[in-house]
Amino acid sequence: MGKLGICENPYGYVKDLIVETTSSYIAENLTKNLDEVKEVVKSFIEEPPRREFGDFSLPAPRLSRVFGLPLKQTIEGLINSLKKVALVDRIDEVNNYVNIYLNYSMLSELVFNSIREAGLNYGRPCFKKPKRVVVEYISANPVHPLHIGSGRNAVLGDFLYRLFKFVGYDVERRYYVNDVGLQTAFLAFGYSILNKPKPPINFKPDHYYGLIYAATSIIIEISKIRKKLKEAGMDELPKLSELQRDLDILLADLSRVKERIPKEVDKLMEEITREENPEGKVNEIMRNYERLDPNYNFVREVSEEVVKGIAETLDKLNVGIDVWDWESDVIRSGVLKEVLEKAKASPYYGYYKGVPALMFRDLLNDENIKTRLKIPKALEVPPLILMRSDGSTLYTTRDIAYTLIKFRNFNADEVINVIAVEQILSQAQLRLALYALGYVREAENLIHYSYEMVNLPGMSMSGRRAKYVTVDELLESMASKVKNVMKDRGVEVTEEQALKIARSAFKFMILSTSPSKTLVVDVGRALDLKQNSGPYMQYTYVRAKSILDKVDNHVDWNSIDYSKSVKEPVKTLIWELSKFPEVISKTLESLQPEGLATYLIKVADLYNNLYDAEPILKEVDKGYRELKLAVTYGVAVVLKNGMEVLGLDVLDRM
RNA sequence: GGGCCCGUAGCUCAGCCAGGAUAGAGCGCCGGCCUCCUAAGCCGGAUGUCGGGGGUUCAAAUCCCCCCGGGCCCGCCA
Repeated sequence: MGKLGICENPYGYVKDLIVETTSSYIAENLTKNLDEVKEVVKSFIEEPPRREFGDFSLPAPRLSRVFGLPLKQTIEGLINSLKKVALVDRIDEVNNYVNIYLNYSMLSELVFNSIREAGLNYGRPCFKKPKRVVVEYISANPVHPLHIGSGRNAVLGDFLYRLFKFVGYDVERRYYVNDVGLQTAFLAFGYSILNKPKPPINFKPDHYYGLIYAATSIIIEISKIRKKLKEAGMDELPKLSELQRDLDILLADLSRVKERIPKEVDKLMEEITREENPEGKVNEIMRNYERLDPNYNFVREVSEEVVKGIAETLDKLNVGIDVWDWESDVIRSGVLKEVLEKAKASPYYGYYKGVPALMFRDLLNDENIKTRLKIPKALEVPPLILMRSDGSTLYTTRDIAYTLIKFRNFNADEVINVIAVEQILSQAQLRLALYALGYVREAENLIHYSYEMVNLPGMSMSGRRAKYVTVDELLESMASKVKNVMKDRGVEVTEEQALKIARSAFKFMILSTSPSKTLVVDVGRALDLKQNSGPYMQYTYVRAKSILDKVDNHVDWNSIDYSKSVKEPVKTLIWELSKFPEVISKTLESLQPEGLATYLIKVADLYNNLYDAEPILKEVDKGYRELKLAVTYGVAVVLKNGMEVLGLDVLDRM
């Protein structure tokens, strides 16, 4: 059996071999173009639903119909051509399916030669010119701690980063700190009323200022409603009762915040109620800060404190950021000016609702542009307003400049924005705007990696109302749960290890769910580690690792008796191990984590079957023992690399 | 009103893009397994109108249309 190169994919190799062989037969018999035939066969070949039907299967009726070859002849031809392939052990036909059974002695040798050759690089593809990618993620407003919604963003973005790193791309991670805008102005307003307080000891700054932010925002809302109640006449009874209901909810929210920071809430209540127009004050802070007036630098000051807290949380999650970009710095940069100038010169420039805007109607008439910019066919995109009537810019306008900065600073081929699905429209506007201004390459290579919302059972989260479960809280509860489990088992556990298990459980919970599905996080459920497969993966790896340690990580490759590969569960395990490089390349193509997660669980399940069913180290048949050790090594490599891509901590013991 | 996404076992989810052979995991439930490589494990058992209805097809969880239910978006907010 020939050796495969270091970045080869044994599963893909075997599949191609079969496709090649059967396609040649068909092409020769029908004098058709070989490549075209291969294309078709490749899309038809499948894995049978059950192992007893073999490893690959060809649905003869479909091939027969597509190529116009009689069914009987198709079946016979396929079987005869496949007979010549050494790697094929036998072929049969059931229900017009041509089922292919591989020679596991040979397949096994092929797979383990790959794994042995590649070692810890198994699964890593080779690229002549690796891509340069920027991943912008999290970018939560610097006004409250990360809640589990931003947690989902962090985990997904971290997965993308690790995946790209694993396959050898150059990647840069960026966090866009939105310090310009209404939200930070709310916080800064409360912050200044309270005379710029420092967080009490043992209070993380993001948690503390998050409460001040929520209190300020709730109180302003309350004073607005009270004003409306006063103004409303008695003849508007339905409206009155609706306002009263809203008010009651806000008061309840406020009393929740007050439990945590009573003095601050009282003071805010007193001062804000006294204000004639508190919202005006907030707007004033926003405008002046955006104008970079140095007297308003306290906005940046308090934002930085919150960012410190967020960075600490990310550290606990083992999620990293290479560059922190401040929106106010984007304003300072010349790029925003460049964007505005280009906009004015653009044929798409116009006025919408009386203010400067980019009109997309003409662009959207071209279906081709929609396809190139990945904009859904039926999606109507309204004009993008570039400036307020006072001449200040809007978020998306600044985001055009920021996108250019990301491309330029890293000389990126591709920029990925990990942003919740709710921003799908503004992200489409962003791409259209880039295109309209002539930044075509950037427009086509800007990817909105979207994911669905995270909710709590029966309710959604809100930063403005301090209704959220923070990543810090959840991690801490999970870690203490881990410690309890370990204690029950009589095992010593360090804080650090408990955290590693906890965050891996958290990450796996998120990554095994498709990003396109709404995620409901039930904290009680998340704490039930039994229901979580993160620790299961870690545990399975530990089992394999502890066996390998006992043989000093040495597998006697030359003594392996490959003929023993036909026995289950070793057989299926080898089959699954062969797929890892294929799974990685599919993951790279789709950027979806759940397929990899499912695959790793399968490998772990099979290995646990083997582990329980038979002794490995004490196997008396030397050739079989070494085969099982090779399997153990393969499982360890696959689990380790897989967990690394998913961002789970790889532990040596637990 | 228009658009995007989701609906698969009691619960959490794979499978859908490239249609095929008895629809898969995990959790939970019931019953077993530690003088033996870490029992966060393993073995056995029960569990489904693939949201509903049409259509295309030899064949539909998968493709097309309609409907129902849930989420999100349609701002001189971000």
